[in-house]
Amino acid sequence: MNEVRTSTQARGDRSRARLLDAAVQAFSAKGFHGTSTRDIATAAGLSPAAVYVHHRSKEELLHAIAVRGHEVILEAVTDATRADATPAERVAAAVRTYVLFHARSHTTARVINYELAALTEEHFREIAGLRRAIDTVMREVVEEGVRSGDFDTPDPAKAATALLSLGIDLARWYRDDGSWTPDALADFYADLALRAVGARP
Amino acid sequence: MNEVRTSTQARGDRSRARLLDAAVQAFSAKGFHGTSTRDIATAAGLSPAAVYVHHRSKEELLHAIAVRGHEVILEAVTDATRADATPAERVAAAVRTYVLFHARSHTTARVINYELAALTEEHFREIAGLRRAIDTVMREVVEEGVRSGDFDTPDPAKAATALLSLGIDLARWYRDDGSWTPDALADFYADLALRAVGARP
DNA sequence: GATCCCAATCTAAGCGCTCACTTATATTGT
DNA sequence: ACAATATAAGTGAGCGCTTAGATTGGGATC
Repeated sequence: MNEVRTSTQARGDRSRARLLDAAVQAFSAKGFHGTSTRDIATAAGLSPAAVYVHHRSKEELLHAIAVRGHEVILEAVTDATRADATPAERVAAAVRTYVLFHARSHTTARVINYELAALTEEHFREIAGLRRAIDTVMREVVEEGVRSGDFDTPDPAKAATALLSLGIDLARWYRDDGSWTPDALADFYADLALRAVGARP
Repeated sequence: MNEVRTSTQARGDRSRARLLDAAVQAFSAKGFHGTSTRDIATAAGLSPAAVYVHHRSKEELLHAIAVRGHEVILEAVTDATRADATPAERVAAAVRTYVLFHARSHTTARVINYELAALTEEHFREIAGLRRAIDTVMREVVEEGVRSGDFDTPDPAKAATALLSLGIDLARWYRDDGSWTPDALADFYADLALRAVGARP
């Protein structure tokens, strides 16, 4: 109905986004329960009550962050494996994409991997579904390589889990001021992934 | 001076241990900031005030858990690599040991890997030292294999980090009711580690 | 063997404070 | 005028931790 965006509404949009950004930073640094809604509001340059103008609750902020993050990852990994390429190239692309996200967006990645226990049961189930979808993409591309004879691993599902683990744990230890760039890590882990699945040389 | 242990004191020791156990369970399930001292006391079958008879603060409980956990890991991994064996055998033993701990003691492992931000700065530095020591053990055994020509990897330090990442992330996803036993995972990851470092077949 | 003592264990009650969230009102741009 | 944005000022609940005192279970003394 109302398709007009006034500048007042645009200001509201910016506040909403700033609150989400501030929540990501705070949840990542101090955890969901270690972060107060006042922390978030102050970091966004607003009063404590402003949080509730734009978001229903603190938990809904976490939910919004988690949904967005997992959707971005799922889409990126799906794109990376859709290409018409060899199993080795597809696994390398998937791992590279996954690692790049977790290194470049390590702040967001920490939140969406380590704060999920604070979600409501319903929201947790929703996120668990997205995570299963990501897992499935990785597992299927490894399984296809095993079927085609390009890979050799005793357990494709365990191997896929291991590849995802490498990316996720990056979010825990990666620091922007470290000596390894996201690209260097993506290359290294893509190579390591091919070794892990026993790709033919 | 007083070397006599009365049964009264033994009861105190048991309460102290039960409080530590309860804290591990609660911190693992709900996080440090999501856990109240009342949660811990109730789970240990004591009144809220009993926590402070045996421990100085909630943070000191976390510190005690973290010190103990990291010391156990450091000792186990050091033992595993001290054996008079080939680089391949030593890396396999180190990874097997590390993975076994994180699978069998996944509750403790979650706390000591994911709740460290709640430590005081001084306590955090202490734990960081223990973690560096564990990292060094793993890195040196990989480096030795590369020097001797048994391994082939473009970056031994990154490879060692990856091996530790696999173990740590286990603590995040491992469930006792899952289909993979700690031993099966240890075997699988030991084999994967040898592939990752490019061990000669 | 009953009595008292004492140190250790444990709790009832509550302190000051911060939490997530609400309400009633002011401000703003069109 | 009006709808959206933002805030000042709270609300009750729960937090970590303290205090003052009750309970407990051996030695030491007679």
